[in-house]
Amino acid sequence: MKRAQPYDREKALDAAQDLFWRKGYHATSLKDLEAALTMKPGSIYAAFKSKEALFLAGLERYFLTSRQSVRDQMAVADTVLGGLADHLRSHGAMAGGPSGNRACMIVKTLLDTTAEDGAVSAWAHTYFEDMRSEFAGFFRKARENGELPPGADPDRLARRYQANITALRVEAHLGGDPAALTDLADSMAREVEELRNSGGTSRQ
Amino acid sequence: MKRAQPYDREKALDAAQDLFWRKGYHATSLKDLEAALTMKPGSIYAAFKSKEALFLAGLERYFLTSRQSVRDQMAVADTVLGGLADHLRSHGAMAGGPSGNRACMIVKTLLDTTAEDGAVSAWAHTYFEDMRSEFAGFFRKARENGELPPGADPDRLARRYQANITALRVEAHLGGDPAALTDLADSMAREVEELRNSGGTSRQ
DNA sequence: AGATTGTTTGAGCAATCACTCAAATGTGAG
DNA sequence: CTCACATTTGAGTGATTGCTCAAACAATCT
Repeated sequence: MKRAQPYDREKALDAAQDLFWRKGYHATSLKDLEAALTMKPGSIYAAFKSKEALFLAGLERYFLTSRQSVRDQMAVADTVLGGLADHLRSHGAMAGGPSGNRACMIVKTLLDTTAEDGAVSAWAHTYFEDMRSEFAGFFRKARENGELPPGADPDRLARRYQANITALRVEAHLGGDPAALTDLADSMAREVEELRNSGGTSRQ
Repeated sequence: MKRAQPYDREKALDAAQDLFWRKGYHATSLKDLEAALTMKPGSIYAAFKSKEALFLAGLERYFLTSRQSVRDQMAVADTVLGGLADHLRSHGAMAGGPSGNRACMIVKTLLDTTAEDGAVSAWAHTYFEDMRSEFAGFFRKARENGELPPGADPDRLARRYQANITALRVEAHLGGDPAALTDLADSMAREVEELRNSGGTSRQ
């Protein structure tokens, strides 16, 4: 039988994800991690093979959590477009919260990384595109629902939608006036809602 | 009389800016800089006090160039909103160019940095907000011109405009299909142009 | 040419980096 | 309790970090 592990793997991963999210991959040192996980280097390497592997585990966690959060929110939405609009608004409302003033970890990683960084860069790309597919799926559903005109392009709308979220989170990172962020999110949300009203002649 | 300097300060700054822009502050080492500037550590420190100071010089250069580029483009524009729209389109058209697949250096720095990074973070904030003021000035001019309704809020429009540029440059960083980027830029540009048509009853 | 002045050099500094491993520790089985 | 074994420990690895400085060098003076 396996012996109980004296350290809490989930807690450690949580702490690692949070630290990496805050400081970024390159700026986070093993000393920082030792402090955050309250583990000695040997334990860290026994539990998670390397700094890179630990980062990737944290990034995957972040991605899965983010995607689940959208899915949950969409599951309770009255309409697809309404759900997507509300998702934007909830990003705007995060200001002030515990991780409300942080840009998306995936985007942070993308910008902090070149092809030379190998797996880290590659996975960030993958997750970013997976999120885009997720959004595209919702827009496709909206088109099938009749919420969008038949000529609407889900991929294009998803790209635009994701761009808005990215920009919103960057703005949140700056930590300015929460009201301005809410306002920005709302203007993006209204844009999504108004896609419904653009008749079949729309360019979208 | 001052003796001619055996190294070209402008060229060195150019190389430093380019390298920092590409790899980011934390991921760039002095060894990288030595190679890029073809200068030995001693010379680098004699010419530019420190890695941080060199980075700040590069960032300032980037900011001044960017701002000048907007001003130049606006100076030859027929209308203010048209100029702003074209500026977005020219960002979209950069894909494939020498620095076409790079996010904005200021945004990269913002996301790569926390308050612990001191001056680097602070200056990135300053430049980012200076650019926003620049945009706000143009929107204000458009309002005075009658291109925008009297009730339009230049600061809000500027924030939205800057958010779009940020997102556009992040998308460019991913290096996907250039046509998709052009398309995204165009949809943002049309949004700006259509501000002109929204009558005095608009919420904007 | 020789003296003077300021620049470039690059070996090398202490500190830190990501990481390792033999020894100490704690747990469950017999 | 004793043994067997998995896990944790933390001092220590070589490499790299940002950075320094005495010495070599080059350009302009008298």
